[in-house]
Amino acid sequence: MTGGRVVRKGENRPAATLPVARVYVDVPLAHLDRPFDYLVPDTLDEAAVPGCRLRMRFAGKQVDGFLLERVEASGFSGRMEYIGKVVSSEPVLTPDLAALARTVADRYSGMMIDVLRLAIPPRHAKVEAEPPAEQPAPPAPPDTAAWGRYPRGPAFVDALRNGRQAHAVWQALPGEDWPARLAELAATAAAHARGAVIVVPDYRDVARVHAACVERAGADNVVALSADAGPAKRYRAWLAVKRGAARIVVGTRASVFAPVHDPGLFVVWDDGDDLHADPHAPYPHVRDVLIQRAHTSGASLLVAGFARTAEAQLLVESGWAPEIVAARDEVRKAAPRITSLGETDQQLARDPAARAARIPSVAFEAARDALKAGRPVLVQVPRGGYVPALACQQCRGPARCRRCAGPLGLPVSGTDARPPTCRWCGVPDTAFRCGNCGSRRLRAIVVGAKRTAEELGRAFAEVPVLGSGAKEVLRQVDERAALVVATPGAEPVAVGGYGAALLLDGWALLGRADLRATEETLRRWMTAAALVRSGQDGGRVVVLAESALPPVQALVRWDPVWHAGQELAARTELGFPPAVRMASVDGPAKALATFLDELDLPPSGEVLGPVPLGEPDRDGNTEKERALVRATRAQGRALAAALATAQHARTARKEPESIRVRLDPLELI
DNA sequence: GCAATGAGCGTC
DNA sequence: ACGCTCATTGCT
Repeated sequence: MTGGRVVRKGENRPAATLPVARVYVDVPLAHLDRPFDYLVPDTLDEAAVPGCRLRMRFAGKQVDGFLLERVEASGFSGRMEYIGKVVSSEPVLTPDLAALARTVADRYSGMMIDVLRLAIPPRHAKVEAEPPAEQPAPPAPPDTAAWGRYPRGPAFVDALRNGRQAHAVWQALPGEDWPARLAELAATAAAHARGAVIVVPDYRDVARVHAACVERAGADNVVALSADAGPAKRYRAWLAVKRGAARIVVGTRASVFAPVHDPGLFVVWDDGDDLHADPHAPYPHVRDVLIQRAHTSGASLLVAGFARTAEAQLLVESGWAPEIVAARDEVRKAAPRITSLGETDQQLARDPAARAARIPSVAFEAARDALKAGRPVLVQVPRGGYVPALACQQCRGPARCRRCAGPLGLPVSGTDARPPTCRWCGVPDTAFRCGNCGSRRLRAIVVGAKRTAEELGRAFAEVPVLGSGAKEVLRQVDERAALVVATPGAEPVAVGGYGAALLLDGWALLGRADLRATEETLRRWMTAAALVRSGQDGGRVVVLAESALPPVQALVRWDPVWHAGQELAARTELGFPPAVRMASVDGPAKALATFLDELDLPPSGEVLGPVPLGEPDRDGNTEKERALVRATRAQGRALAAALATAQHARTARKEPESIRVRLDPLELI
């Protein structure tokens, strides 16, 4: 009739140039974690820019996705689908971000689309339409003289100034104004037109560091990224960074992915805080992501805190990062006077009020003197909800399994007559013998310090008692006599510093059935003790824990480096992270067994367990189990790949149950 | 023996 | 939430 090819209404024609779009689709199936090719209709040729958000048909369904790149031809031999629509031409998936997300997904045996969900905030159309802010002028270089207190500090600052890449692990001096120090580094990078990302554990820290950065680099150059801001605010801040309008980003864990232009510096503060581990799949850790970004971008990296993690210690010992630490006499000048009190050497105070509070006299006197001087006193009490574990009756060290050195605990259900059992490999230990002191007796860990804090308040009835914890977190307290009772991580900063701190949660912290219990204990103690005035200025800290224990010694001497060295050596000997790469694998018993059976591990690979996962679910099922899988660090990639392959096989077979894989999980109970 | 209908499945 | 395959049903 009309002859030739008829273009019917609504029929698509491919774009004239680069008609193929490589697309990541948002589908939660492991075996589909790769790009798919679509045709770009000529009508969307302009709009379909690399990095934009899309919608299209996939297996009949409408799905969201990201356009990775436009190419000339596809290797796909089947019939390609056309892209449905371009949600927005804002190129949110930058090439750097795409590469990073792929790397992080592979590192954690997870899916790229899951990483993108963490990295790219939900779109807010109104915000996107707002006119972009102008790029501000770089700030003037800030005064960095305070870094002179640390022998290698000025060298790190110099590297930032000259655009050279530097890695470092920094242990801040007690009492250090660390937000100011980090802001100086960020402003130095920004002064040379480089970007900086500072990642801190929580929003209180974001506020402090943000203020310090604004002071040095001007409000235009700094952006705070915090998950608890509303969606509009969050997307506005993120877009400002992506469009190059702000050079310095301060934020919580999601800001590790912040798309800063020309990054010159990445910082993680207090890398031992478990808030740096994202609880969403694939469970990436801030420190690891920043190491990766520093590596690929050539930016400098600073891993910092008052305490030092075993992971940071490994960076130092492997030569990847030099350490920035003050000389011993500088530490002695800055640190408060710290006393430890074990159960054996606790003398109850003579004062009747103190005796009623069951407070040792040393602690009571330290608090009384500080209050008398008109200074606040910090009382650190345990948070609830610790898992009870077993310790050696004699040396109080955690009771460990003879086979795999996992923590021993009492089985949750059943009769009391059952022997202690390893929480990792499930082997019961009928004849416990402490590997440290040889004792055969065990004790259960008990928690009772919260009451002590309450009673302490009664002993000092004339001063106000301020609480800071899960319910309400205080940011700051004034320079006046007060008892500040706080749980770890919620300690307010005191103007001028606390006069004293009482650390009452030794047993609760050290007794946790967790690989990181001692490291975490020291970290929390140091974080609290760093808020106290120096010993020269009358500052005192009393910790209720046995002085022979390594973390107690490390606190008293203020030696986080020594403790991290001990910790890394112990983990190396036992075959735990970070000395090895480890993964936890959870799921219903049967599915888990099949998964482990199919797992094609690298040569060094080894499976521990599986063991029952303790708590029954709502329906009373206790079928879930957990296994630990480990391999040498050198075969870490192969381990992650093997786990991913096993997941692909499961999702491809449409197995109804899900298996959760976490690499280097923080908790290894 | 063969069309009409429905269930299951891959996924560009 | 599509369009393909394959099994089942129903009719001649």
